[in-house]
Amino acid sequence: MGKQMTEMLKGTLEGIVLALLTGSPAYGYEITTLLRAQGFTEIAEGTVYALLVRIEQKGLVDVEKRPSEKGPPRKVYTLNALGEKELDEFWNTWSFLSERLEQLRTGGK
Amino acid sequence: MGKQMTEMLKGTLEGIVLALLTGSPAYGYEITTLLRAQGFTEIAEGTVYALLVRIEQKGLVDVEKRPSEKGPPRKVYTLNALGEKELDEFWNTWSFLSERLEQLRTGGK
DNA sequence: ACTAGTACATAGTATCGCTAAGTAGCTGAT
DNA sequence: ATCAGCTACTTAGCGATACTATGTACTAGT
Repeated sequence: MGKQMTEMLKGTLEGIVLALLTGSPAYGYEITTLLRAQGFTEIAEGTVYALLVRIEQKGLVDVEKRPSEKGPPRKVYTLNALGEKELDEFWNTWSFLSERLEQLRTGGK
Repeated sequence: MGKQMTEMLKGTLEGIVLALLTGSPAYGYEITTLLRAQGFTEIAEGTVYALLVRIEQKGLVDVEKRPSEKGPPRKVYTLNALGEKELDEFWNTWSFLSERLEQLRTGGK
């Protein structure tokens, strides 16, 4: 992963994962796969699991353990009300930053 | 500053400052003022100065000390060739991330 | 003298993503 | 029966970055 991307993901990766979780619960390995499929090819597994631990501890998701046919049991994460609120705030923060940057890019000092 | 914004600025603030520097050199205090005028109202002075030290050490800017009528001498930063290259890469990284997030926001899993 | 505005510097802290290594369950090939 | 390979999760230690807090120093106005 480029160093720039690594730094830029700080703060946004959590939002990305929360966004992935809206509508459909998912488990860690699945989320990692999803991220890679969306172009974040170099996301480290450990990064995702650590993030999931964090958002669980912050109470943004509900967790349920379910058996897998193909390996160890999965931890399925579901976005809860607090998580949705956090995601809303994330989009607000993102929008603000995004607009400022777009303005900068198009020469609007 | 919201905690989300703080994290999200990691990686982007450097790009923002480099972008501010394109076309017109500026000094630290001025850059802080500019940032605040653009909505980053809670950017800490120390953050900007530390960042400037960093981009100088990375060789992305040229520095010139100029006397000020109103206080201590200013350190004026000018974007150089390496800095422009870094800025280009920043925009690439940003574009990628921005597109992915826009896709996520509009429901495109 | 004192305050306020201008201008820069830096030590210490918290957060977050990455690296690296490990544990564990299941399947298919040798 | 064993071993490789995929599935699935965990965690200690590291590096980079923004923030907090504080300090220094120059000038102008009261």
